[in-house]
Amino acid sequence: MQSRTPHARAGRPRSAAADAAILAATRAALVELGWSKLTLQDVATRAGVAKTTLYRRWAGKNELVVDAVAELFDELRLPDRGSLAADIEGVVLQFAAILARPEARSGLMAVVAESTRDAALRERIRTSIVDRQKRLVLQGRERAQARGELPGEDDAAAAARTADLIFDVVAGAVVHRTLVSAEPADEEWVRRFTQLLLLGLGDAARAGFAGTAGQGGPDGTDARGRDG
Amino acid sequence: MQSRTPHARAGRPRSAAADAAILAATRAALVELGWSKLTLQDVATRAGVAKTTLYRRWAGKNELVVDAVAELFDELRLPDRGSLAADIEGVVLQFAAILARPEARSGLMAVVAESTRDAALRERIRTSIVDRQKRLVLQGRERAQARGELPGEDDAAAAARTADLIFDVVAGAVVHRTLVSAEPADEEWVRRFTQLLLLGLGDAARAGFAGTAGQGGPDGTDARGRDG
Amino acid sequence: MQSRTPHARAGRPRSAAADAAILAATRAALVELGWSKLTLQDVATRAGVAKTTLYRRWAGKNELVVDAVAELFDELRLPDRGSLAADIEGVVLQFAAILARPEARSGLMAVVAESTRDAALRERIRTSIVDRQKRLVLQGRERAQARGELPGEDDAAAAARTADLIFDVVAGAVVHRTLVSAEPADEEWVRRFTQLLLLGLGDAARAGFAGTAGQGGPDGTDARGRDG
Amino acid sequence: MQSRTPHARAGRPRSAAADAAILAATRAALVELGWSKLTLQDVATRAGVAKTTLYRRWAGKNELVVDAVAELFDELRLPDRGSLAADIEGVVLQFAAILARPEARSGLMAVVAESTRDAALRERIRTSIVDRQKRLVLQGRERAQARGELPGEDDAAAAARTADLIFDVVAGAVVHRTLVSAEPADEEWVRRFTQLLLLGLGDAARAGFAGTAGQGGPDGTDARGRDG
DNA sequence: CCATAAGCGAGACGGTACGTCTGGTCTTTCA
DNA sequence: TGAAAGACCAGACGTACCGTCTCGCTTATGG
Repeated sequence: MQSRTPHARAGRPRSAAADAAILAATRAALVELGWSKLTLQDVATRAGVAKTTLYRRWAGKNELVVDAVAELFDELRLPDRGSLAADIEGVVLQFAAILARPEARSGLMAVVAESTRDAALRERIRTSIVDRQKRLVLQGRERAQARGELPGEDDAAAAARTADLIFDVVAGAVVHRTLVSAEPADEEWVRRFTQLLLLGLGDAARAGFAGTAGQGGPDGTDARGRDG
Repeated sequence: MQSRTPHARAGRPRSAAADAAILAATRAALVELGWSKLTLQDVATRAGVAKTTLYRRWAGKNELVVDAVAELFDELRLPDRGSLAADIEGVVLQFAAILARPEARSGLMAVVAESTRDAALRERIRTSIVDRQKRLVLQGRERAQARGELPGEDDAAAAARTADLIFDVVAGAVVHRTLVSAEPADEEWVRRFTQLLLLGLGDAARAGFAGTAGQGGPDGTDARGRDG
Repeated sequence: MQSRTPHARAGRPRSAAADAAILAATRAALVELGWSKLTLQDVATRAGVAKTTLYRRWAGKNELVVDAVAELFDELRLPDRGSLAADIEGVVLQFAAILARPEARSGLMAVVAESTRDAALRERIRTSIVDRQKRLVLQGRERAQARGELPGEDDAAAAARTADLIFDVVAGAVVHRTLVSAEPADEEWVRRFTQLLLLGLGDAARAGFAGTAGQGGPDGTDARGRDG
Repeated sequence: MQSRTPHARAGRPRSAAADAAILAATRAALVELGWSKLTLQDVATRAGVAKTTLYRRWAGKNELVVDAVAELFDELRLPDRGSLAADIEGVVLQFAAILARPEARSGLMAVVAESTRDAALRERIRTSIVDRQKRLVLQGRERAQARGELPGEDDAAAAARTADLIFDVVAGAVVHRTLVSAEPADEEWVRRFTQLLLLGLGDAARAGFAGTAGQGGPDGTDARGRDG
């Protein structure tokens, strides 16, 4: 957009370093103070920047924190552990680890809370966080289809809807477990959740939600085919 | 609570009507202003009460809102629609309807956000909201077991863990869908979600997540028994 | 006005001590910082008061400083030194001494400057400062008339106009000397100014503006002894 | 000053037009906004100039306004109306007319206020405004002496002191009347002031401060007819 | 005739005060 | 003696201006 003109706009250009420093300072302040006690003056001071600079780039606390938190989730990677079940467990554990960090806990929920009254913020969350991380679901499905664990998709629209659904179920379950129920999403819980997700309520119930058994357990969709 | 003692304490008794008026005023203010712009002064004014009275009964904004929001979820009922799938769909739609109301949206997420830095608030949320609504899961399971849709439970501890897991998955999915992804949890989505929950990823995928097809579709765990 | 109702208004009454503390703090801050660097937060801190309290009572910096400065001039007294000339010299020296204090210098001129764009402030200055100090002129004239140094007045309106004129001439001369010309209004200057005021340009010139001569000099209008 | 060297310094020379535009813009901004709301950015914009250019030539708001205001007083002229009294009345009316202009009102008092804490500014005011206008007093005295209205001066130092005194009395009275007392220095006031200045308090009182009487009145020192 | 040097418009920068608002507490008077 | 009213201290909010700085460009003189 700004590079269309052959020569840069007049005036002193914005400091590129400042942006990174501010986002890092925001996360640091979130860790120490939490959302409600976080002040923009404090963020500015930590970043070695004037409050004005901060307001020049973000409209307020909400927008700033969305960007700061969004970066946290960019480190999520879908590991290739050989089976869909193991892949899911891997990425869910990563997600749980991020949500165990205070800056993610306070920040994410706070901006979601604010977004209930602010469509622009809602859009920003969707763009910066939700849509960006849906790649994990798509990637996981492709890999599972390549392995033959999941059937191919004919209807692209339906496939997209399904990816959305799975994303909400997975992300929602982990968030609710860790933040609302306020219990840890530890390995055992992740294993049982994955089994439920893959097998469904009835089969998972019959399989005993074999979470405590550390013996390797179900290895994916095939785990169910026990009586085939 | 304060009226349990047989003889009232000396002095003017607290107005019983005030509590209800305050909680109602809190919800009304949440609707209009959202969490961050809600002030206790405003709530007090709406309730026709002095700010002092408010602080005499609640420690602060957070506690007040937890109580105001908790009441909203008490109206949830598990309908008896003849099958586990239909029961789930019914209660999930009710839950989605509550989350569509602005006072629930703003209030719930806000107190959850605050609770990330406040153990007492976390406990209050768990007591007033989470544990109180888990009854729905237990009730649903009992009913499904009575119908023969789900097997009986031997291990009480494991059964409790499973109930918790299901609660997090259901509540988490709906919350994430409506508040984070910011998409409506409409009938079609609820149908597809229920199918995923009951059948699991693999089978649901094979069944085509028949959400748009209004043909009644799978009716619970037996829907899967395709090759029995 | 507020005492017309038999019982005071509900709520906590304003602290009487705060007003005095704030005005004193304002003068102290004017001494140290001058008008332009004076901040209301600083005044509040010095007075041991919150900024809110300050804004509850004054609309802004200007109004506050008018009141703080006005008090300074209330200490002016017309000494009885036996002759009109000596009385004038006495009060002018007092006025010069006040204008030598930094809080008076900065404060007075600053609010006058602001008042050029603000009719309300102009009125406040007139009420709090100008009209309040005109008493000195009236008192001096009465005394001089009693002594026979000045003729009695028939026309009350004309007498008032004359008092205004004399006030502007005296106050204006001292202010201009000390603040605009930035020279001290010392005893010698005051003596020469008084002579000019009493004798007028022509006679004073002939009398040689006997300022340096410390011999007691003219003792009033008769000093000119024009018809001796 | 910089043109003393035969060849100008290297580099692009400063725009001569800019200075005039800036001073004019400053006066315009003073008229519209007054001192306290006047911003250098605004002046720069009005003058079609960058803020940098402005700071390259003046140290700050104060210095700029002194220069802008000083120019206003340069238009003062001592008219030759035939008598000292009439000459004084003429120049005082001109001075009052200038002080009736908002840029002069706000600007002059504001820089005087600032100068109370800033010796350099005080010096600048003295040089640019006070000393420059004292010419009027000297000129008036010369003319009066030529006419025989005032005696000649033997002592040059005393004469200078007297000129200073008269300047402070005249300028101070007009400034105080218009800005502090906030009353117009109209023709009637100017006539009465001139009479006071020439005759002194006692004689002027006896002469009745014949301001309202439009009969031509006193025409100078002779008006008193002291030797009749 | 092009290099050097200063001036120029634009606008971001670190600071800082503004005046407002809210949170909680404390002190009155009324019922 | 509790409740309503409202003043109190504390401190964050978002805005505005200050005076400085960095840009890329322009306009002079001077080698």
